[in-house]
Amino acid sequence: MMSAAAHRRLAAESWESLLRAQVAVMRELHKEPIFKEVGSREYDVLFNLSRCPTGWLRLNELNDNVLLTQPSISRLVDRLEERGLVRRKTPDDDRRGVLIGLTEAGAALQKKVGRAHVQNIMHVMEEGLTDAEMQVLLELTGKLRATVAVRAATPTPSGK
Amino acid sequence: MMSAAAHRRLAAESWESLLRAQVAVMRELHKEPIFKEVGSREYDVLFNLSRCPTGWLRLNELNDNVLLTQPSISRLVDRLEERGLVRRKTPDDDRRGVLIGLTEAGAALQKKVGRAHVQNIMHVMEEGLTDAEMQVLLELTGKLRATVAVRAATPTPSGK
DNA sequence: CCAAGATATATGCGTTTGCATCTAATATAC
DNA sequence: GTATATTAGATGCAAACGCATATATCTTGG
Repeated sequence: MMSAAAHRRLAAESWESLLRAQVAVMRELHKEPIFKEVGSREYDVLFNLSRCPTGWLRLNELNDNVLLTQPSISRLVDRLEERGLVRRKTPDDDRRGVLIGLTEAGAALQKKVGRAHVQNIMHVMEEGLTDAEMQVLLELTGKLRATVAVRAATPTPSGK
Repeated sequence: MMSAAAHRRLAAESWESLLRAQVAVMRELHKEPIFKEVGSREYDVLFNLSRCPTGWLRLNELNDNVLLTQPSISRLVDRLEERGLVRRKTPDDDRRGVLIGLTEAGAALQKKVGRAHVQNIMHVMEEGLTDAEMQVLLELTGKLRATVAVRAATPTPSGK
């Protein structure tokens, strides 16, 4: 059993380590010349669209995965639309909403950037961690994300 | 032994999971009303300054930990300076550089925000992970960060 | 069925960010 | 020791961002 203070410290330190690792890797990945064509957030939107079964995502679904406010995503999508990389369409069942989907050009660009990017991710990750470690990291971050998602969805999941 | 394709996929997925977990937790933490007083990046600078032995950090050292460009940090520091939270001073040994340090008001604000923030971090983290899991996460992200730092510092550490 | 509230996205506007570039100071080459 | 290259920050300016709020649609209670 751990003291309350030690528990608190562990939580804070593990979060900070996660944050700094993300910053370090992100900065390294962002050096790729491929990101001159699309900003990393813009790529992230293209990526999310490429990885969804129907090919269409609601604006608010995009918003869950990208660390931007709703208005910023709306305008990011505007810019992608102007460049002919994505399209908007209104869903039949809820005409308040918008569905965003890749155009052919958008899908092609995503694939092109994605290939280079994945290659780079692999170099960075494999330099730091073994396959087994990556597997553990994947599980732990997945678990963390899942519980946070639940927390965010409910008013007061546990006490507070 | 893992196939090359599976290895690549594992690397990409573990990185993505890390990224999304960071986004999810960050968004949750950012809801705290305490961040009305200082933006989370501004707090991050105050935090980094509070956690360094000498009390002074170079601008480029801050830049290593915060995901902003050098000009942006320079201006972020401008704003903090105008608010009386940090001070600039020129180091004797290298008069190109700048040292940034907390003022008393800055240190006080950091402590105040920090307390609430750590409390919140603890709630979020402990809901998702056990102490043992946090420990593992801390180690893996630390290892990852360390190797990326080396990679960033050297021209071509391994092949590429 | 209608009014009141909630939800999904868009838009006005001031602030912050990044890119390119500038200045000042140090390190290197000759 | 002087010229050249390099490094550390600062600054002009256009693009991107967040906050507050507007608009349109859906949902709910009566």
